[in-house]
Order: sequence, then C-alpha cells, then structure tokens
Amino acid sequence: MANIDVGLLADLEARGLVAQMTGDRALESYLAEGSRTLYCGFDPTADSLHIGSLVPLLTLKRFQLAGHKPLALVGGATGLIGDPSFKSAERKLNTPDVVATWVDKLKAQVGAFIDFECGDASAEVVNNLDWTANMDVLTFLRDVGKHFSVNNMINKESVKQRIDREGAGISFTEFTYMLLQSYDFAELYKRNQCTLQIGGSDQWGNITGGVDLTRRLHGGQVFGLTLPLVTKSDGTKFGKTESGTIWLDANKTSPYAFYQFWLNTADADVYKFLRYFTFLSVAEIADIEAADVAAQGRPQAQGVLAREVTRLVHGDSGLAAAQRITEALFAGDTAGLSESDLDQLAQDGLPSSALVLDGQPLTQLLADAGMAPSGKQVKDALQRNAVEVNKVTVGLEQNMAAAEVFAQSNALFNKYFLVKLGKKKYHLFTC
RNA sequence: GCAGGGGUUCCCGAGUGGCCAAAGGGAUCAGACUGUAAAUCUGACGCGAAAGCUUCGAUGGUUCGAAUCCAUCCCCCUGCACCA
Repeated sequence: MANIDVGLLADLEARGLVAQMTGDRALESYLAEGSRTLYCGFDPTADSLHIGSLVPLLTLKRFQLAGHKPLALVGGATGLIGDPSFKSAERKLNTPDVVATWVDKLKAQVGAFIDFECGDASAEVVNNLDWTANMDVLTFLRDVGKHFSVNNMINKESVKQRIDREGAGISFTEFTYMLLQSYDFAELYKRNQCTLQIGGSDQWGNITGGVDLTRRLHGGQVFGLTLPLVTKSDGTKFGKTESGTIWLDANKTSPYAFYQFWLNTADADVYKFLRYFTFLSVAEIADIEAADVAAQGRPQAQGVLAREVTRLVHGDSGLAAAQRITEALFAGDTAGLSESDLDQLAQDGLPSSALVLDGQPLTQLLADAGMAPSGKQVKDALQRNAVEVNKVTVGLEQNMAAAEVFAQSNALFNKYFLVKLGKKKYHLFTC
C-alpha cells in the first residue's frame, strides 16, 4: 500500500523528461492506479557508466519515489552483442570475461541510485544473461524470432543508416540485438510483472519491440516511455570535455573534476539540466532562474547543479572533497593552504604526481604531468605568463631552469609545488 | 568485373614538381574582457626549449628536389554490368 504520486508523469513532462511514450495517455492513469514495476537497461560497454546514463538512472529513482518498483537491468547478454541503434558502424565485440567484470561494476554503480529497502517498491538489479545464457538457438528462433518481421526491422529509423548506407553495413549479430532486448521485456513481464520500460530516446525501437513481443508471447499489455537525449545549446556533445568522458566512477573522473564539469555548464543549459539531473522541484528551479535573472552577474544555478549532482553521485564526502579543492583553488588564497590542506587536495582528487627532475625543460615536465597535450601548448602558456608555481609566475625564459623553479627551497612545506596553467588547470607536484 | 571519382595534419577541406609543416573553416589550448560564463578580439595549433626531426592511404621508383609525376597494392564513393 505504497503511496502513489499520481502527478509523476506530469512532473516528468514539466521537467522535459518525456520524449515519447506508448499508448497515448493510457500510461498516466495506469501509473496512477497502483504501484507498477518498471525497468531500464544498462549495457556494459565500459567498466563504468558515464553521465549519459544519469538521466534514466535518476528517472528510475523518480518512479521509485512515486511509489513504483524499479528494476535496473544490467545487460550481461546484450552487452555481448552490441546495440546498433543509431550507431554509424559495427562495433567490435568484447570478450565474455571482460563483459562479466563490467557487469559486476555496473551492478554496484547502478545500485547506489535506487533504494533496495523500502518495502513494496524496493528495487532489484537483474541481469539478462540469466535468462538467455542457456537458451538454445532453435528455441530462440522458433519462440522469439518468429514474432519479428524483418521487413519492419529494416524500416526502423535506428538502423536505417546502417541498412541504407553502403560501406557501413550491419552484421546479423547486431541486427538481432532488438530481439534480445524485446525478449528481456517479455521475460521481465512474466517473471516480475514488469509493465513499463524506460530508456533513452534512441531505445524507442527496441522498447516498442518489447511491447509487441510481450503481447504476442504473453498477451500482456505493457508500456514504454523514452527520455530525451541530453543536448547542449552550443551543439557540442553532452558529457565530454577536453579531457574526455565524464564517468560516474570516482576513480575514472574524480569528484572534483565531476563537480567542475557541472559548475562549467553554460547559462543556456543550466536550468534544463537542473530539471533533468536534480530532484529539486520544477517550482524551486523556476525560482532559482527568476532570482538569477533578477540578479546581475554570476548566476547561482551552476553552483546548485554541481552541488546537487555531485552529492547524488559521490555522496556528501565526495561533494565535500570537490568543494574543498574548488574553494582552495578558485575562491581562497592558495598561499594560505596548510600542509594538511595540501595533503587533502591530493587525496581529494586534485591531479597530482611525484616530481621527477632530470634536466628536462618545463614544457616537457608539465606536458608529461598531463597539464597539456604537448610541450608546445605549455610553451604558449609560458610565453603569456599563464603558468604559476606556488603563486610565482614562471616565464618562457625559465623553461630550461626547471631545477631552480622546482628547487626544494621553493617547495611549500618542503614537499609541495602547486602548479597552475591557465585559469583552470592545477597540478600538485610532490617531492 | 568494367568505367569514372577519391583517400591531405583532430574534423571538414584547399593544394597537382621547388616559394609546403602544407590555404581556409571548425574544434581545441592560451591571453584580454568577464562570472572558473556567453559573445568578441588576439595568439598558438605535427613533434621538439632549440638546432632540428617526422607527415599528405601503403610500398617501391623517377628527379638536384614529390602531397604533387610513374608503378604496384589496400580502402572508399558513383554509374554500369554480372549474379538473380
């Protein structure tokens, strides 16, 4: 007898989180009438999810908060095949043991977002390998394959470019992906009374496939709902920075880098992202926006966004670490940092490394430390006095004098060098 | 298989014997301005601190000298044919 929040779908729509859904408005009343079980799949294509998966993950949580039961499916089987949806080229297959280790990591990661101990609406993590691993080909072809029309599959928008374009092609393996995912839905309907699948809008074809198959196999009516693809106002791809993908795993993207990513959100995107990525109410977000418009200068929205999302993903301690570094580097006086502060910065995930001096120029030293992709860029920065070592500006003329610049006597507390390149890049050297 | 077009530095795209590390645009990095924004302006943008070194699908060749010419090979695109 969970409390069902009948306004869930309306809230999702207000947040701009509904891209498409099946069955007109039937889903709305269906959800309002009782606690339902829904699922969303996450394929193990890497050892961590990235922020692109955050929208469906948080949406699962939104359903749970509204009294529904979420199943997080980790695609131990589908991950072995590869989803061709909107992909421009065939991908290489990962080995079963690699996928298996990724499955374990994703299970843990996904689990952090949903509640497993809340009565009827408790979440579960499932793996589609459990019901596909032992299925034989003939059974699959007769029981599942028979329900799919190749004619329809070919016409799906998601594989169109692979069908039409010469040279890109699609293997039978990837073409079959949709059958596997559809079967998942039917199976979860049978096993868990799961009647709703959510996913990114690129999953629409796969989801409707599952809706159809469930009806054909079990005569059940199930629903699908897709979430929008996250886009940025400037047209660049969401979730990438110069330094690469923003991962959810703290070991791949530190809480500090994660926090900085959100803090740097463009004004044009930030309120939308607040609606997508936080649990603040639509009204609260509107208030923030109104306040920002009224106040001249720096908006507060980015700070709120960074705080909220970092807490969701990395918890209070991760957020605290990210904020400590941010405060120290961007707000406070770095010269005033204590020895334990510096210790903490390295611990908190500020890029750091041991100082190795063997006569190399600064350009190479800093490039090797990862502060720039090539010495050329360090040189450019040196030329423009954009490099600081322990608050002292270093110029190009000192390029060959790394030993003096990094002389032990210049070290903070006899062991630290805090190097700044440009306005945002910091690196801590220890000697 | 035949005919035609093409593979250039992260991407797009000029360049058809020396003046080419290779136009232009985008992306990116840095500076100014700012809010660790946006827009704009400036600089950098194969690697190297420099001397210099390595690139223009691959391999050989012609030449004092090749991204540019020749040969072979690989890949892509467009027609046609073949197969049906």
